Amino acid sequence: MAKPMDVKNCTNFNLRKAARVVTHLYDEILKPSGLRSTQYSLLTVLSMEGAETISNLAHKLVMDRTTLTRNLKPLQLQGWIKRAPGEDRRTRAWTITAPGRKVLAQALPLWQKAQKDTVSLLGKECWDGLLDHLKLTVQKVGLG
Amino acid sequence: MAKPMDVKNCTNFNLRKAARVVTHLYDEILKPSGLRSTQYSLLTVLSMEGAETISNLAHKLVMDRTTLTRNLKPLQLQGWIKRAPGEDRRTRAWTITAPGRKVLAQALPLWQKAQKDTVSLLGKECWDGLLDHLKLTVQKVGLG
DNA sequence: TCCAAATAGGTGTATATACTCCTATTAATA
DNA sequence: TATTAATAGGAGTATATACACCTATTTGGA
Repeated sequence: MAKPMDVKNCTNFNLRKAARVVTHLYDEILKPSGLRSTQYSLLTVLSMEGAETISNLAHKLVMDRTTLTRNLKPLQLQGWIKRAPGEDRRTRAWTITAPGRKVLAQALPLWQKAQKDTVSLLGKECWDGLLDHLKLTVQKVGLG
Repeated sequence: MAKPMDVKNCTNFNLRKAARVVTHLYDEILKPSGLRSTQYSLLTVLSMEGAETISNLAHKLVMDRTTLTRNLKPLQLQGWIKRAPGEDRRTRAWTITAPGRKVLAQALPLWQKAQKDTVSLLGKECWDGLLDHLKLTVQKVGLG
């Protein structure tokens, strides 16, 4: 029964704080793989889709196009993804490489551990609730 | 009843995505004040406490000490906060300035609107649930 | 007293995020 | 067809985040 106008109940502040805390946990566990948590997400999406344009990816990830440009760069430098000409002469098609799939395979059990640890810390019910609320937030706030 | 091992249920990914979406909403509404949402939070905390050291602030905000060093810089350059010698010769005491309080006063109704809009978009019940889950997450994951 | 450990803080570096402005290319239209 | 719209993408800039490593100061113990 939080009062919206108390600063300690700032939606954004609490979201960012929680993101800091959880990102720290995931990054720590993922560290042996050489992947940051955001990079793990990007690689995973690229491994599931075929070739993707930056704009498509940005839309799927609800992320700014130019953010993605910067985020893909370290992955490209590591040789985990590569850029090819797209159907259009405007577009580029990004795909995961064999080394990319390899590093992702190595990171998978670590990510699973991070996920499992989080569920353990929160309790299954609370974790389910958190996920539901986050997804709802993206849905309802994301298009506004 | 989400399955933890599906990538679309990655706690961190969903948290960061929601943070992006909500930060965008808050920043957009706060824009006329000249404050970003994170800066609004920092200024508010400084306006409520007296003089604070960086380490104290970092602990309260669950934020890395060095992150705070960088985050305070633009506020200092604008003259909204100032640094004074602390009790120790090691420490510095950060305080909000009169212009800082002024910009904060101007930002307050905007922040309130952002807060109100978010509650409207999510519905009161869902918003309450979100806040609860975020706070619980910081509590339970934050010390791990 | 003197030195090691703890505390407070900053810099260098790297990633994450996104806005504004820019070019290139395609599609739509007068 | 020539011009304009829309689309795809990048660069410059600024903030947000935090790790590793560094200096300065204080404190505790031998």
